[in-house]
Parts: sequence; C-alpha cells; structure tokens
Amino acid sequence: MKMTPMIETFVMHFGEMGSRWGFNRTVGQMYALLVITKDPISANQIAEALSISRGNVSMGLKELQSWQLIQLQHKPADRKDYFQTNGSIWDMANRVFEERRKREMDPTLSLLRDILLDTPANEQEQHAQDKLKEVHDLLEGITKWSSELQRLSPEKLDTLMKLGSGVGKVLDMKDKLLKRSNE
Amino acid sequence: MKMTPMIETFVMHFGEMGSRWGFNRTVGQMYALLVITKDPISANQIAEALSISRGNVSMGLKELQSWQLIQLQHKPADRKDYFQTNGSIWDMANRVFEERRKREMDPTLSLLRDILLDTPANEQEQHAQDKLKEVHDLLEGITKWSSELQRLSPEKLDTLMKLGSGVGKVLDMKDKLLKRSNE
DNA sequence: CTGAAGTTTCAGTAATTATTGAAACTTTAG
DNA sequence: CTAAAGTTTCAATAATTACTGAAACTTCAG
Repeated sequence: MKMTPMIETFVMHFGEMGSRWGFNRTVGQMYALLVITKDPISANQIAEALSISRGNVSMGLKELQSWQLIQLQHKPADRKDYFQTNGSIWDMANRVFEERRKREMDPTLSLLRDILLDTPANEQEQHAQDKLKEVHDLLEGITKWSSELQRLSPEKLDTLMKLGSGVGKVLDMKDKLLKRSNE
Repeated sequence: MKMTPMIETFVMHFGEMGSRWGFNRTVGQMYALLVITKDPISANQIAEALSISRGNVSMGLKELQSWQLIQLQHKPADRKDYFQTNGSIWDMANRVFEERRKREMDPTLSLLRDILLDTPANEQEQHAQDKLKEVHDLLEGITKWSSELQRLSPEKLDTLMKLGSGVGKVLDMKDKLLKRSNE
C-alpha cells in the first residue's frame, strides 16, 4: 500500500480535519484511505500505509464500525479481516450528523428538560429559565427537524437541496394551495 | 456575582459541551453565564463568578466577540466594559453554524477543488478522484443549501422547521402545482 | 492439540490544547 | 502630566487527549 502524492494529500488533510468532525486524526486518515481505496484492505495494510501502530488501527477501526461508516469483509480462504466503506457518501453524511447530534445536542437537551422542571426561586432564576426555555426549544426544533430530514428519501432530499432559496417560493405556494383546497 | 445551583449546573454543563461545539470550556461557561444573566456584566464579574483568571476571561471575550455572539456595552460615568449576548437565540445558532462551516467545510472544499484539477495518473487515482468528486459535491451542496437557509426570514425558517416530515408533502404539491400551471 | 498468524488491550509516553498569572500596556480622573 | 484603575499579552505550566508497542488473547490449519 503505497499512496500517491495526490492520495496522501487528501488522506493527511482528512486527518487534520478529523478532530473538527468529531473523531481523531488517525481515525480521519483511516477513513479517508478507505474512501478512496477501491478494494477492501486489511488492518495491516492500513497501518503500513499510514505508518501508525497496529494497535491504533485496531482502535480506529472499532470506532469507525461503531459509527457504521465501515464494513467488515472476508475473502475466501483467508481468515484476515478486510474493511471497506459502508454505503454511499450520503449515508456517510447521515451517520456523521446523527452521531454528532447524539454527542452535541442530546445531553444538553436532556439537562435543559430537567432544569425546566424546577421552580424558579427568584426573579434572577425566572429570567434564566425563560432563556433556557428558548435554548431548549431551539435545540428540540433542530433535533426533530434533522431527524425528519433523515427520514426523507435521498431523492426528495436531493430535490430539497437543489431547491435552495426556492424553498421560500415553495412555502408561499403551499399557503396558496392550502387556501385553494379550503375554498 | 454568585450563581444559584440551577444556574451553576447549566453554566458548567455548557462549559463541558463547549469543546464539542467548537470553543473551549471556559468560553462555553462564559457564554452560558451571559445568556442567563439579564443585565450586562463586566469581565471582572465573569472571572469572579466562574473562578477563572482575568487573562483567560479577556481571551474568551475576544473570541466570543469575533463570533459576534456578544456585544460590548458602556454604562454612563463608568469606563469599564460591560458585555451581554447579541441577538436572539436564532441569531446565535446561525452564527455558530456559520463559524463551524468555515472551520469544518471550507478548507476541505478548497482542497478538494484543487485535487480535482489534477489529471489522474493511473486507474487507482481515477477511482480516488471519482470518490473525491462525490465528497466535493456533497460538501458543496450542504454549504450552498445552508447559506440559502440562512437567507430565509426567521418566520419562513420557523414554518419550514414546523413542517417537519410535511416537507415531503410540500414537495409533492410543488410538482402538482408546476404541472397544473404548465397545462 | 499445538503453534503460527492475527487481533485486542492497556499502561506508559508523547503531543496537543487550555489556563494561569505576572508584566506590559492603555485610559482617564484629578 | 501623573498615577490609579482597568485591560491585554504571552511565556510557563497544567490538563487533556492521542499514540505506541509489548503482552495477552483468539482463531484455526495441520
């Protein structure tokens, strides 16, 4: 597994971005390598290509599997494990969004729900609770909406994305349509 | 500035989540404190309430200002700087999305554009480029779409969010409407 | 059943990132 | 203009997070 300069550039960059995307550098590199490699590759090949320790690769693969971003493959007459990316690029994006929502929103949402059950002790706490309610509603809105979006078929999602600012127009049409059907 | 247990719980939690949201612990705590505090407060009050160093507060305030999440206020006959949160909760969410897009997508998008200009040297690189194109298109799609969404008025955004899975239905209606107007 | 090949775990260490606090700088009341 | 009050910077240090590599474990061909 030698990487061409082009591939190396991409893999290294993905590593650097990894931490911003919610996983660490080596996990990012590993995933990038799997994305651009056609055939399934073994943990040893990954370790060799990226010059990282075998143990680290094993940990990283476990994490990528838990995110359901990669899949285990077996070759006939070979008991080694081979890996390849799982699903389309769209699936990948969905998984990443989902996982990040779990880490970044769910814990806060749950804490806010608890706090909002308390009775405010004074004016200061009353004001604080009002603000917290706003934050709560925002997070809940985003959470619900994003899970609705994930439920849409890829085609509809694609339509929606391509619509861009046209979304505004469609919303206007919706109002007209509803009015018409009520008449 | 003493914090009640309720407020402290929230502030500390926001600190812990901070790193997942793109800023560090103390910046998260500071922002949380500013969100739930009604009147503008000074840097010293923040340092005292959170038991963090004055220098750290100064850095954090600078960062929050660069995100446009807080605003400087002056009190008459007082040359101290006071701070308070800037804009609605919605504005806050927009700023955070915007800032994260800059950090998390723009650099990758720009790298991918560059790589895609290269001529693939062999079959392996050809396959890699095909994959990179997919990633590029996805990121570009998300980027464009999210900036379109930000351009929508808060009311329309709200409608869109409340629509939830109804989005699918509206898309169907759109098709019908277009058909009808073509007839 | 044995051992060779492969995989996983984890304690120790390295690398990175956040925080402090003291010194330098800025502002303005008097 | 001076000095007191406030603010900012940044080198040193602490805290956190990632990575290595050796040892323990697992699997299966022969």
